[in-house]
Amino acid sequence: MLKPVASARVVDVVRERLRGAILSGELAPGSRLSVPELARQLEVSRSPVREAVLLLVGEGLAVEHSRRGVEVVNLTLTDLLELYELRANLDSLAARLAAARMSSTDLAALRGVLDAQGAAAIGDWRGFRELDARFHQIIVQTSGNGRLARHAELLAREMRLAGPLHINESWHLKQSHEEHREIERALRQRDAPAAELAMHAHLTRVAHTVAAHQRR
Amino acid sequence: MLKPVASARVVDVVRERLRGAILSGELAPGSRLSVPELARQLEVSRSPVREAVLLLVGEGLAVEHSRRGVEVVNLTLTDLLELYELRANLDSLAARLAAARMSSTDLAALRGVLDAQGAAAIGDWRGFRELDARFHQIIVQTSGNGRLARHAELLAREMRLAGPLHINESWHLKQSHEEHREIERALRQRDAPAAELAMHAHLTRVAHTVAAHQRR
DNA sequence: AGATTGAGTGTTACATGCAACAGGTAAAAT
DNA sequence: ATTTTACCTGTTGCATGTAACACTCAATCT
Repeated sequence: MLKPVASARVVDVVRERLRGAILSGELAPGSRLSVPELARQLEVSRSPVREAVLLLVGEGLAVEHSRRGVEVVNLTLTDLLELYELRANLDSLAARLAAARMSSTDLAALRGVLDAQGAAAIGDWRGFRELDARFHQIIVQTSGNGRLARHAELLAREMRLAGPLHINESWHLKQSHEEHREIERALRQRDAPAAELAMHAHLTRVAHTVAAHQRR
Repeated sequence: MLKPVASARVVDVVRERLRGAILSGELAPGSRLSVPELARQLEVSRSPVREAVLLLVGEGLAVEHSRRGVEVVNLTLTDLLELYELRANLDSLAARLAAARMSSTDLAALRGVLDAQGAAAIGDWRGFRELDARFHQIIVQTSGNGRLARHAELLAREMRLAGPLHINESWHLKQSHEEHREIERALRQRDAPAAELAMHAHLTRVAHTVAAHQRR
């Protein structure tokens, strides 16, 4: 059996590329996304670039100023707290649902992520965040509610735009890691209310910490 | 002082027009959205139509089959229940937040909608649903969390695609109306937990009723 | 009959052309 | 000196051209 080849569409490649550039900071918040300019750099025509840029707007990674172009969103602290408030609810719902549906494979995957996170936790906050994203992703994917997963992941990606507002000090990462462990424990024991509560508490605590940290 | 004129872009007009056509059933679930065909009918070029169609996909009103076009989504009962599950959480969060932030103007607006709903509730389920949407909209708008409002409204619109799955019998509308009254009461008394609970119970009850009604 | 081929139709996906527009800058006018 | 005007540059928004592709259905083959 051969796999279908189905060459990727240019628009998909461009979208992926731009997303990566935005999330990695290569395209900083506030940068203008000029379609002709990007088309030149990526060496494709303007059509797929235009589409990709509009899709990014739909994902919340960029904002459109009618007739005056699109730019990478620049999140304020208020925006970030809004996002945490939403995610606290969506992710805790996901945790509750996931508690009843997690297969042993899912649980093993979660465990793997947490172990890797425990090992990386020393000073590599970049890797730590990557694993953090994976942890939350596994849970929302397992919730069984596809729309919940989609919206939660959109929010998670959007949050990554607030780079400088996050806290990378090790005491905070350590704390997050321990809360992740607690969530995993509740999931493993199929204790839906506990998982929901732990997830909600986790994200709320992070939000408060971020807010307090910024008010310095 | 003159207001700015800022003529609407074609893409916006087309998007609005297509959204209306989809939500009203003029473009039935499952219909193919052929860009050249729509462009002919709307008498504009294909570019703005293509963009508008893609935006509708982003809104969840249509699905894209790579290289094989876009069609209006056809929601299954499972989809609808997924949507209710999500909205139960988002809207109840909104209700909790709104309880603390509602101005007397907001409360009056809510009251107006409910009174109109009480009067229309006899047999006009179309008008009833319109007012139902307005009721929920006011609450999510008042929550103060813009993203919450955006996502909740996307979900609410998506739900309207499940036309035939809904229940239009008067006992059900009456029940919903009473639950709305209860939510409004909690909001008026600024009782956040009660508002949250009432909203959650309301949407969960509707979901259960719909599920039971379909299983006949 | 049932599978295969191939023409024909319509579409998507990408490329490109271009008018209208926004923003900047420098010269001209007050 | 400050406002006005004119010009220039680059972009957006819409229009259109077209190759590759997907689908249908009738003709052909096994």
